[in-house]
Amino acid sequence: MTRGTVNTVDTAYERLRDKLVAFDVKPGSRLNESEIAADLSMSRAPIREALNRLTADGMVSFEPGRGFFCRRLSVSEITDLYDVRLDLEIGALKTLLQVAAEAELNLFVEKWRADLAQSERMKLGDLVVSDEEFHLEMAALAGNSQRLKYLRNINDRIRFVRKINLESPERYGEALEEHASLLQAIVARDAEKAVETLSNHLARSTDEVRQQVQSALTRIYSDEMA
Amino acid sequence: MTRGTVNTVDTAYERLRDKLVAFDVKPGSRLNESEIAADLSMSRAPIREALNRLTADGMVSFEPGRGFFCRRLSVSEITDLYDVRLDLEIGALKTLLQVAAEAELNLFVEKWRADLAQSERMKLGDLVVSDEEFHLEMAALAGNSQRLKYLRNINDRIRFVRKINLESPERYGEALEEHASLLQAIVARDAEKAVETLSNHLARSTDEVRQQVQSALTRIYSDEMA
DNA sequence: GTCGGCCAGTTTGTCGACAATCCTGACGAC
DNA sequence: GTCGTCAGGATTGTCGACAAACTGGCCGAC
Repeated sequence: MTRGTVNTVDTAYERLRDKLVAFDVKPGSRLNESEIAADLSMSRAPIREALNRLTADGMVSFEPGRGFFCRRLSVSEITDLYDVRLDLEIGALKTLLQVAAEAELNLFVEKWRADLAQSERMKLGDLVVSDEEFHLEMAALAGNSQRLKYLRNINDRIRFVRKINLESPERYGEALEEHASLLQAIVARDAEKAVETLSNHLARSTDEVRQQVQSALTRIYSDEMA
Repeated sequence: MTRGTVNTVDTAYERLRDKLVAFDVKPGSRLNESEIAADLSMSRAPIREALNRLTADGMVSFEPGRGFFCRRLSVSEITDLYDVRLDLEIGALKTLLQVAAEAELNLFVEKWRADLAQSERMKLGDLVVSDEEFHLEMAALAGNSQRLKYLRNINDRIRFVRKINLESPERYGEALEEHASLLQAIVARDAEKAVETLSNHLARSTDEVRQQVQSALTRIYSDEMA
């Protein structure tokens, strides 16, 4: 078996996913299997297997007889995913306030308060990672691994847009403030307040994202046309 | 291309998924690619592609060098999925009460009240289908296709257990009553009551399922051992 | 000038082959 | 009796090949 320490289809899967998450390929464009295979120095078989996994992940679409296509960047898909994310995070938040141990919860709050304090010195890329980690770690406190998996999948699918959303400094400042009040509600174990804060936090992002995606769309297309 | 009217990998995907959903194969057992290929009269390539999709769906697990395995039936996975389902359905319920048109909503309520009326004459298999459709159609009224996709995936993964849960006639009677009060809260557009009813409905199922899965586990194993 | 059909090149769909790895069970040492 | 070892067979991982379908552009009819 021509296999090094790590599996070939996994390599293909990760490399492709990274490209698709970042929209390094033009949305809606066809993915040429042979080309990708040559790029990654492997045959088409593992590429196709990886693409099939990505199809189930919602990262590529598949048309029988025509092949695989980069997912399109659609406004409704993005806002739908934001809403689903809200559902899951609210569920996680309510649960963690009931089940998380006091110590665990305090640790979480302290860690992220410290993070907030020095976030002004962070680069944009790190800010997005930090924001995503904050939300994921919060959800992790609820102790439901399935919910985490779905959230991770959603994050992959909206990461590109999240980055755009946080590009504006004032939006990021707001987001940080919202995180701070969320942390406050969490230590106070005030479920109602926490859920409300989180809902507003995500609702605000969704609204802005809806507007921003449109301009991002045109930007991508003109970039790729060049 | 040796392809009839319909795509081969899709055929494999659907056939395999149906078997896995129903646990027609022993949980945790290895899936022999050649055997499946012979069964479905195709080569291993499309089988592997279908299996990769099912991996992303959470229907099979994959161990490099060892192959694909039927998902295990784990109590925590099932209860986690029930909780995620609750998150999503609550989100859908809250949304649909805000966005669904009066006429659409009345149509939905009427249809399912009629269904409830004649549910006593239904067979178990139909009851499960009907229950699942009720919840899916409700979620569909919220008009978020991504949420629907995730819900469908969850339903596939818990359908087997749902069937077991509804096997007891008294549980099914309860479930129907809960559907009835949910419908009532929906026509009244009483979000709080509706969410509470739905939460109790699913919480009750989850509790019972937790107990039932254990016995189901032993049943499956002894069946398959024979 | 426009529409439709045809043809060559490209890309996908599926297969069988072969090498690498894993599993089974038998055998022997202790 | 138990444990480690080691063939032999079974199974996966990857590849290249070839047939079927699709794509885009050319040409002629109208």
